[in-house]
This record gives sequence, structure tokens and C-alpha cells, in this order.
Amino acid sequence: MSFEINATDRGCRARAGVIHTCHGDIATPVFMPVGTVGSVKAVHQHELRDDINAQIILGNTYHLYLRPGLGTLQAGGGLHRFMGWERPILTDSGGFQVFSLADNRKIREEGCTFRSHIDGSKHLFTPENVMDIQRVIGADIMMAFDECCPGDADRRYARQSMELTHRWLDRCIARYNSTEPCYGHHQALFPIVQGCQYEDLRRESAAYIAERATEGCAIGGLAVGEPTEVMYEMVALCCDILPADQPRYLMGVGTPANILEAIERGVDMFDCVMPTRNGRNGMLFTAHGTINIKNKKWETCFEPIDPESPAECDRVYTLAYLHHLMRAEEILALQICSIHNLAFYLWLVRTARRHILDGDYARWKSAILPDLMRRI
RNA sequence: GGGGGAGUCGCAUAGUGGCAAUUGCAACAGACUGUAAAUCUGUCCUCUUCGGAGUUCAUUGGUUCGAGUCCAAUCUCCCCCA
Repeated sequence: MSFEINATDRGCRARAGVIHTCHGDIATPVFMPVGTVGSVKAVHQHELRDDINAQIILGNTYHLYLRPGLGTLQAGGGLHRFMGWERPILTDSGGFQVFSLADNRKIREEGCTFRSHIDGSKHLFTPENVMDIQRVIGADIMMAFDECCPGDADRRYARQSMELTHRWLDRCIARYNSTEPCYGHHQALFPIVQGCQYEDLRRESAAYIAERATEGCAIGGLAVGEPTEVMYEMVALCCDILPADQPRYLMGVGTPANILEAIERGVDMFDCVMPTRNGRNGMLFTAHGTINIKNKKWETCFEPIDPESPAECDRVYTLAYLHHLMRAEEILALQICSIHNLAFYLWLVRTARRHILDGDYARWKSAILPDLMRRI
């Protein structure tokens, strides 16, 4: 894997680049749709490719390990082949589940034990087996096993958590270096900065990660309850320390505004469940603001969902029709909302890239931001 | 004509002397950030300074400290027999 930077904006730290992988190139800044269990919920692979033009998607180590399980994944030739997706895949390590399944897990030095949310069975994740599992999944980008620390953690806990994540990282790297890809294509390993909302911890962590990163780095543990401004400060601070010649991935973020702010501070890669989850719950993101398609006001709005969208469903179907489908609880509504939101997110980062190349990113961002944050 | 049953806040339901009244649906909003989410939350008779206040359970009258609940009549609907 390699990363080339095409342009750095004149007015800010935003950059436009290309990540080259064995499964194709990824133009950055990039948004990666989340496909936790080997499926971007409610969206077909051909829609991801042709309507949305997703360059890379996410899978999740924890979920795929529980189901379908490693045997099936290996027999199926890895996740790319199993799910019929020939473009790049990044897998999260399960670090986020250490956070989100807090009631069903126990953290120790060795690793983290989980109770399966599916059948209650007990499982142990260690830095070593998380590397092994991601080898079997076959992700182009594997993530280090970390603890995603809650946003309101106190300093003492945040430090302990960060130091554990660092020790786990060294074990991840050792395992990574002593194992080979299963399917013949290269797999990169991204370490993850932690440190919660404490500046000194973030600095320390970013420096630790910068020393060990070879192909890319991630910033984790943000957008987990801390104020948005704090998140922006942490992002800026981390980007200053992380290697300039590697892609930077801000994990789990975020709203359209969050993404533009982070791009301005030097982030290249994003993922978030928001476009798909909120879409399934009736929220549409648009260049003019967010709308709740379930609201009565859309009942007779016979305008196309988005006449400019590359996705056919956005141009063909009206807001009134989508409103009707949503109310009628038709599965098609969830599909259309998900496709629309993903198409919008990808339009957003594509347009951001163009403005970075043009050198007027900051100005464009300031102009579009109030609209994005509006509620229609 | 005779006998039996039923009328509750849009719809459907609970309620057998202390009730502004149960639950579901519908309706109207809100939330959602490395997915335990096609999920969750709030409002849902009227007014409110959010403390409450005022009117309600087909209609009218009665019993009772107190009635959606008991009694009587009336109206409407359903079932059975002629």
C-alpha cells in the first residue's frame, strides 16, 4: 500500500491524495460506508459501486468473527470474495465494541473477554488473535486492537486505557510482522491514537503511534460524548504530530460538518454509521440541511429527492413518495434513504477534494457549513 | 312482537365504588457519530406562569362523602326466536 499526496490546501491543512491498494485506488479525502457484518445495511454491493461509487467499505472483526465465523470466511476465500466486493475493505478491530458492549465485556492486560450479543457465549479478544482474525477476513487495511475510551473518562482512567492500547499495539505489530496474508494481497496495519480529551495524553499517544506507523494512522476515541469543539482540538493536535506522508483516519466520525472540519485539520479518511443508520430512521442529509422524511410537511412535496445525485433513485423518486414509503414501513424506503445519504456523503468528500485541489477549501467549507447544519 | 348482549379520549381495547382513566395502533415531534438500532424517546381531552386548573366514559335523572363502574328511563348498534 502507498499514499501519494496530490495537493495541500493553501489556506489550511487539508490535503488531497490517493491511497494505492491491491484492490484499487482510493482518492482522499474519503468516506467509507460501514458494512459491519459484510453488508452495508440496506444497500447492494452493485449500488455501492455504481450508484454511490464507494471506493472502500468497512467490515467489523467482532461481528464477522461471531457470524459467519472464521471457518466460513476462510472457506469462502476471504471477505472480498465472500461478499462479492472487489474494491478495498478496512476492518475495525473490535476496539469500538470494547466501548459499546461495556456491559458484556471485561478488559485485562491479556485482552478483552466479550459476551456475544447473539448467544451470550464468552470470547477472548487479544491483540494477537485480532490480527489473526483480520488476516482471515482479508481486509486491505487492518486496525490495531485498542480500547475506545468513553468521552467522559477521568484522566487517570484515560491514561491507563491509553497505555494499555499502546502495549496492545506493540503486540499487534509483533503478530502482524510474524504472519502472512491469507489471500495473496497486501494488508496494511493502522495503529490508533487514544488519550481521550486530554491534550497531553493525545500528544503522548500521537507521538507513540507516529513512531510505529508505517502505512497509515487512525485517531480513535472521539465523538464518544465529548463536546464537538474538544473533538476538533484533539484532531488538530493529533494531525500535527502524525506523519504527514501517511493517510490519517478519524474513526467513527461523523456529521457532514464534523467531516469538513476534520478535513480542514488534516484528516484523510472517515467512516460513520450515521448516513445508513439515520437514513433507516428517516433522516436525510442534503446540501441544504437535514430533513426528517417522516414529517408531515413532505407528504405532498413532489420534488425529486436530489436531482443532482449520481444515484438513480435520488433523481427518479420524489420526497412525497419516499415519505409515503417510510410511513408504510416499506423496505424500499430504507434502501432509498441509505443510498441517498451515502451518495450525499461521498459527494461531500469528493467536492471537498476538488476544492483542496483548487486551493480554496477553507472558503468553500465556510460557505457551505451553515447550510449543512440547517434543519429543513 | 319476544329474549339476550353492547355503547370508554381518531380506531381497537382495559376498567366491577376513590380515575383524566390501561394497553395497542394511528397521529405529531425529537434522538441517533470505528452498528446489540428497519431502533429508541417524548407528546397525544382543553387550558397552563409546568406547580397545577377545568371539563370527560351514548343521553337524562337517581343512589352515594364519592359513579366510567350501582339503579331507572331514553337513544343507538349487534345476536337469537317469531
